[in-house]
Order: sequence, then structure tokens, then C-alpha cells
Amino acid sequence: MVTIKDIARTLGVSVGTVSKALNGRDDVGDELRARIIDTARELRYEPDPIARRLVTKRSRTLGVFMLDRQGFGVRRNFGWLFLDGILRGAAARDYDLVLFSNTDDTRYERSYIDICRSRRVDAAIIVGLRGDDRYLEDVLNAPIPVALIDTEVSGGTATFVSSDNKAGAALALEHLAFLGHEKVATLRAPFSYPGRLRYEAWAEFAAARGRYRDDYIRDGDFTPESGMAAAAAFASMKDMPTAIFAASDLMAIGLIRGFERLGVRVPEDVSIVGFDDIPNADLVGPALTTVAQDTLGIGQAALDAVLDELDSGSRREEILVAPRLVVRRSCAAPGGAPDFLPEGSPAASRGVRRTP
Amino acid sequence: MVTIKDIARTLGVSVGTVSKALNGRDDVGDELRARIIDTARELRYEPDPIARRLVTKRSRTLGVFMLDRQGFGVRRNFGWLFLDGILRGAAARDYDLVLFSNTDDTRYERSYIDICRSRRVDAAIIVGLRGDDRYLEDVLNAPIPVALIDTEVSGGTATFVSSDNKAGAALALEHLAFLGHEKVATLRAPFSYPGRLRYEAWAEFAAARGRYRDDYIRDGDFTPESGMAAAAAFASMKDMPTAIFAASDLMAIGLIRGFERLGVRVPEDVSIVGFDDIPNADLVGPALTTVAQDTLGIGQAALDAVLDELDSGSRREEILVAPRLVVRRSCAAPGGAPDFLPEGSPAASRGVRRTP
DNA sequence: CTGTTAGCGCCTTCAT
DNA sequence: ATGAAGGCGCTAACAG
Repeated sequence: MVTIKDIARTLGVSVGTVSKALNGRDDVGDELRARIIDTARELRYEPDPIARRLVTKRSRTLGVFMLDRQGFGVRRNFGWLFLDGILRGAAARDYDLVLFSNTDDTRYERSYIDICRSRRVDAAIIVGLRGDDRYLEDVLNAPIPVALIDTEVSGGTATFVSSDNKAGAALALEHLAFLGHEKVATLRAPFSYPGRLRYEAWAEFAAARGRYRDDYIRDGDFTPESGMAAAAAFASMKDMPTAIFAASDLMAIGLIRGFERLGVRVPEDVSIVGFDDIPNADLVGPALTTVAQDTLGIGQAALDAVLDELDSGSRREEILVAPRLVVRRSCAAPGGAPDFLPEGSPAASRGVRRTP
Repeated sequence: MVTIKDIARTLGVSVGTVSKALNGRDDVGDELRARIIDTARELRYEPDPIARRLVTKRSRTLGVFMLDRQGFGVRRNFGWLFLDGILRGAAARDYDLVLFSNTDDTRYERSYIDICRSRRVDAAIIVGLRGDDRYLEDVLNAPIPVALIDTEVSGGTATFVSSDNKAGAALALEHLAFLGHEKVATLRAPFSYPGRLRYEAWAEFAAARGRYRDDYIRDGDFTPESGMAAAAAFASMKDMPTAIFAASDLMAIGLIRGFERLGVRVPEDVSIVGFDDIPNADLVGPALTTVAQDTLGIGQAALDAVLDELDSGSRREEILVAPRLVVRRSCAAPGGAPDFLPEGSPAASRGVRRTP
């Protein structure tokens, strides 16, 4: 490992001068600076980040916490998708990421913020924090910048980042309306915060068109099983809806599987639209039309939020990232005509994406 | 931030003694040690990892590289699933993980090993390294312990960790045989190393039973599209196979979608078995029977490998982790009877798992 | 057993 | 414009 001391010695100057030259300070002669930079390159000098952060007190490192009490892991926890955006943003701004997860309880014994303190990370991004978390207080009063993604809580000194759930639901509902659906039901997930927002959008949309009906509301718990149960319930109605807005893809797929089992065709007999755009949602038969969360954008927004706060001290309360509609094959016009999306669709004008 | 200096001062002892006491060295009086530990706790002292690693030259930190030239990200890159096991193992052994990914090229300008050196990480786990990687040489000659997961290369000083692909394929083929299939084709992916192994298992299995046929081999590239193309090819055969072993789930699902479009029913007319158990493979219709990679076990094995090498200096060349068969609904007996798995199935005796 | 001394590699006053 | 010196927080000899 070559150090500034080495380059100082080979040039017969002092380490202080080398440090200044390398850090672009203006109190060093132009000619000397050039020589210093040259030999630094020749010697393949690399500043030691450890030593630097010991004196600067900043680590250029972020803590990322993937909270996952159910132990779903990368495989089944949507929150991991935000990591793409976080990683991309961190790389762009030259920060390192240290990753924590509480799938087991090993590190759950300490508050996330405590972990941050002991690791000397500059800021934290926490995915999936829940309202009853034992360290909630700590997080909301953290002394470092914190962004919360995919969370049911907000407030405190943290920045709340999420999809614009109501806008996203509106996208789906407008699409169904545009296809000609008037009898649009919802499978909601009222126990969760985003679930409630998505439901509210449905309720407002239905009410605005005079189409609000209590019996077009079913409750699920985000699982495919709850979707299958709801399919049976909807199928047994005398006045069955022609389209269903599910508050999550998993439930939407459950609806599809449930209808399939009952001989109800999707999309010919009933259109289904989901929310999230989970991995491989395009591979279930029929490929799912859904509201895609901009996971990349959310991750990046969270990262930018904490780093901006670090740089400028200015904190954002809340960042809502626009989702977009992904039109695939689980929705059709009520008659059973193939799905289509002509110019002028209200959804299209607000960020629709069409995939084969 | 309270330092050892603080606790030394409040106790009227020297920092050296405090350091020793806190690090469990035996050359310090029991009574003094107790008092030191007590006041350390009272002062809520936290050792500064930065300062420590500057002097010890060890960071208790691992570098994890998710290589992903296609930019698939968490959403579509199977390799991310290994992170669960890596995280779990790291938490258990009290190591931190710093995560890198090359979805963009920002950090791709430097060798992964270089990045490790500059970050002073103790060891590295690299997921998805390819044979034509520009830094291959560097990786194979790394001065720190390295584990390679889900990779086409091996050799050098790195530990190679992967699923036992041939054993996994055999599991699938034995299952098909047990169901009564004699005309078993394969959709292979010969351009990849695991793909070749899976194919070899098919070829050996077929040959051993006198059932090897060139026209039961089709080539794909791991995409659903290649599966759909293969479905068309198989469907047009005069002597169509009754079962197909696909070298990946994505291709298996492509086969299903392709057959669906052609009116060939799965599993009534043809059974499909995949490999990997990608997320939501249980949600495609019909739920996919497949060989599940033990992603958790692989991640943990890789982590243990590098840490063991760090501790003991003993390196493993290769670690093969046993996959298991997951029986779902895409396979049936040739006649079209519902799929079943009675006691005594050869697959069952070697780690089958049945899911609804 | 305990204290003293020297750094680890870098940055930053403060002199010169 | 350059150099010398001190220190970030900790560990590791080496003395006593």
C-alpha cells in the first residue's frame, strides 16, 4: 500500500503539502502540484478511506435496513426491489452501502439507529418499518438523516418515501372506465396504510360516478389465498362486477386462479387489475395488467433525500413517486373484446406502459 | 462520542489498560477489568470501528458483489436470492456486508478486488461472475478469500459454490419417470455452464434407458420467449414428447404459455418441469413443478467458506449444495391423471417438497 | 499487572 | 507557497 508518505519522500516534500495538493487546495504551487499528482499516479496511490474517515468523521457509508419480520426474504418481500434504486443512487454519488436485515433476530436486539451509530454510517434507509416496531421512537428521532420506504408510519425527523398510491389506483380505475366498465369492484387490504389509500381512491372514483356499492367491496390480506376466496364470493353474486381492482398483485393473481377454478374467464368474463407489478407478473396466465410501482425511482429518491439532507441540511417530509399503468392481458372491454388502448386513454396520458 | 480516553480519565488509568480490558486480554487485573467494563457501559461507550480497523487492518466487513451486466436488478436476477443466506450467515458471525452491484458502469471501472482492497474488506462473495469478465484474472488471484456463486467459472484461489445441477436434474427426471413418462424431451441452455450440466444429466438419464433422441433436444436461452418457440417446435412433432425438462423456470413457463396458445394442455397433454424455483413460480397457471435451488443454503455456504478461510486458512475448492424437487401442478402421469407422488417415489426419498 | 510510547494514514492549523 | 507538528481513536509493543 502506497501512502502519501511515500510520494512525499520520493519528491522530497512534506506529507502536508502532498495532502493539500491531492485535495485540490489552492495554497500549493502549480508546478509542485502537478508533480505531486503525477507521481501519485505513477505510484498508483490510493487514498485510504479508513484513515480519511477517522479524521473527517464522515464515513461515506449508508446503512440500509431491510425489515422483514415474516422472514420472506428477497424471494417474497417486495421491499427488496427498492434496493436497485438505492444501489444505483449510491454508486452515482460514491457512497457505500452496508446492508442489514432482520430476518433472524440476531441483530434485532439493537435499535437500527444504534447500529448506525456504532457503524458510524452517515445516514440510513429503512424499508418496511412497521407502526408497532419496538424501535419506532428511536427511528423517528434519529440524529442522522433517515428515509423510510414502504412503511406504514411517518412523522418525526424521517423522510417518508412511497408510491403515490391514490394516483396509482386512479390510473387503474380510469383505465377500466375507459375500457367501458361500469361495474367495478375492489378487493382491498384495509389493514395496511397503502391498502387503505388504494381503497379510498376506489371509493372516491366510484362515488363520483354514482357507482359506489358496498357489496362490491371485499377484504383480503395481500395473499393469493385471500384473492381466491374473494373470487368465489364475487362469482356467486347475482350482479357480478365486470372488473375488479385488487389492492395488490398477489391478490389479483389469487382472483385469477380462483376464477379459473370456477370456470370464469379472465379477461373475457371479468377484468382484473392489480397493484405493484411484482416480479414475473407478466408470466402468470393471463399476464397481469397492473399499476407498477417505480421501485427504481423510489429507491433513488430515498437515497437522494438522505444525501441531500446530509449535504444541505434541508429535510423533505414526504416524497410521493408516481406509479404507472402497465397494460397486459388481464383486462378487456366488458363485452369480452380484446384489450386495447387507443390514443387518448386517460391512463395513457398519465404514464401508461404497454408490454406484450 | 465517548472514547477509551474518557473512560481512562474517569477511572484514572491509562488508555492502554482500558483497551486491553475491553478486548479481553488476560494481562489486566480482574477487579480493574470489572470497573473498566462497568464504566464503559455506564458511559455508553462504543468502540469506533473506523479507528480500530485503521490499526488492526481488519474490518470485519465482507464485500458482496451482485454482477448483473444485463441490468436485470433484484426484479429479474435470480442471483439476488442468495443474499438471504449471505445476510443470515453474516449476522450470525457478526460481520457487516457492503454491497456492490454493477447494474450501471460507475464502479465497473475498477476490478472488484481493487474495490475490496480500497474498502479494506476482509473477504468477498461474488455472484454471477462470467467467464469473459474483464477482471476474471484479478478475481481468481485475489489476495483475500473469495467465494463465487452462480458463476460459470471456477479455479484459481476462489471457492466455487453452486447447486448440484446434475443431481437436481436427476431429481426431476426420476420424478417424470416415476409418473410413467418414457418420452421425455429437454429444453436446454447449452451456452451456460449450469445449463450444460443440466443437459448432461438429461442425456445420461435418457441414454441409460435407451431413450436418447436428438429430436427431443431443443435449445433456448433462458428466456420465456425461447420457451414459447420451443413449445411450437415440440407441438409440431409427429411423435411429441409427453414430458419436457426445461433447464430453467423461465423457459418452462415459456413452454407452458406457448402450449397454452396452441391448445395443448399442461399437464394433461404434456408435463413440464423446470429448474430454479424462481419467485412466484407457484402462481403461474398451472403452478410449476420444479427443482428448487437451495438459495439460502448456497448463500450461507459461501459465507461460511470465506470466513472459515479467514479464520483457519483452509480453503475449499468447490461446494455443491443439494437442490430439492418441488412438486406442484405442471406434471401429471402421461394419461393425464392428476399429478401424484405416492410413498416410494425416488424423488421423494431424496428431498422432495410438496406444495399446494 | 499497569503505564508509556509509537504509530495506523490522513488532514489541518500554525509557523516559516 | 511549503513544512512541522498535532491529533482523529485505537492497538500493540515495550517498559516498569
